[in-house]
Amino acid sequence: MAGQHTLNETENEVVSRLGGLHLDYEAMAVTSNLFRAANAVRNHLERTVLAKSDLTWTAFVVLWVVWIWEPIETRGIAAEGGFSKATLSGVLTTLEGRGFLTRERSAADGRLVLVNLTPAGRRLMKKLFPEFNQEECNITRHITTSDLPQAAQILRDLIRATE
Amino acid sequence: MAGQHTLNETENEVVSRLGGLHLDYEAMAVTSNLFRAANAVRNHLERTVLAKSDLTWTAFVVLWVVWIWEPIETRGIAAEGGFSKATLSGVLTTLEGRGFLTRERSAADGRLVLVNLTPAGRRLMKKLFPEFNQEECNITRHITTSDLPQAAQILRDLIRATE
DNA sequence: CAATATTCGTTCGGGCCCGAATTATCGGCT
DNA sequence: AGCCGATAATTCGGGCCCGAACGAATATTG
Repeated sequence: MAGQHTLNETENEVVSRLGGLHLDYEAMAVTSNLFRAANAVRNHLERTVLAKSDLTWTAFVVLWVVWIWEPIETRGIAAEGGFSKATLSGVLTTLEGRGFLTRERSAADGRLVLVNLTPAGRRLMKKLFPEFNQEECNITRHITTSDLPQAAQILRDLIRATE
Repeated sequence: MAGQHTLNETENEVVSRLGGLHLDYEAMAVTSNLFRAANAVRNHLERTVLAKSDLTWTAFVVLWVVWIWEPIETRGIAAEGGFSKATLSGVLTTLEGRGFLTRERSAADGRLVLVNLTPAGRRLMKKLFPEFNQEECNITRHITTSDLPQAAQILRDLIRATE
């Protein structure tokens, strides 16, 4: 939310609108920056690495999860990727149509659907993931190395706080 | 991406798939957790605070930005909120239809559109924002207080890294 | 002052996103 | 065996999301 204006400018405006109501500005700063950071990183990676393969962020995450855990059930992909099964169904259809993965009903339990990468899907990930990680590197390089593990830990704390 | 499996399990799987290729797992952990955290916090706030007013996250951000800066141009809202003008156009139409804000062409520059809250929009934010901030508080409470400013700073570093 | 370039908001097309309803299957219980 | 509650995945409806293309208005340049 704190975009072209500084956080102080925003805070001053908020104070003037709410007339001294008690608010936690540090909490505001954390959630606000959390979203701006996530969106900024996502858009950056989509443009620099994913665009050339015409993949969205979510499609890439799905491919990555399947690549690591195949064969994996639909519910597992959704849990691992952090989106709903409804969302996943559509993305799977897209990726299946492009020939990157396959759906197959489980013989052991007729309710389950098992997902696997095709050879083309594996080739794509083998090429794409190192590039993706290199760019992740470039982005996080701006954080002091000693702070990196703490950054990951703080983010994990936030995840746990919503459970 | 690191969902029900631990990061170590995931890392082991990645190593076995890539056969010793050099990867930066700390960078992976940061971006992965960044997204899981952002989505978790967003979904949590949408369910606990925003759902009762039938507002999406983005709609709330738009109302918040307009509330603080009105009158504000369309391009300003998009920059401040961190989404594209194309996205904003649709959200503005939704919120205008619900009577929370108004669009008005600028007299000084015929290309600009100025956005203002309606009284109903201001009433909504005056009620909703303190509840929203309280929940932000509950979430960030799990971070050691002394780490809060550093958390915000690390996130700002990530934002800057993509510019 | 007219031709040109830039800036702004919107629209369009395709894809993601979720909750709720739906269909199919499984497991337990009688 | 037959029912019944639980569980899986999909579909559906409405909304968000972006880049590209568009048209209107302004700014710039010769």
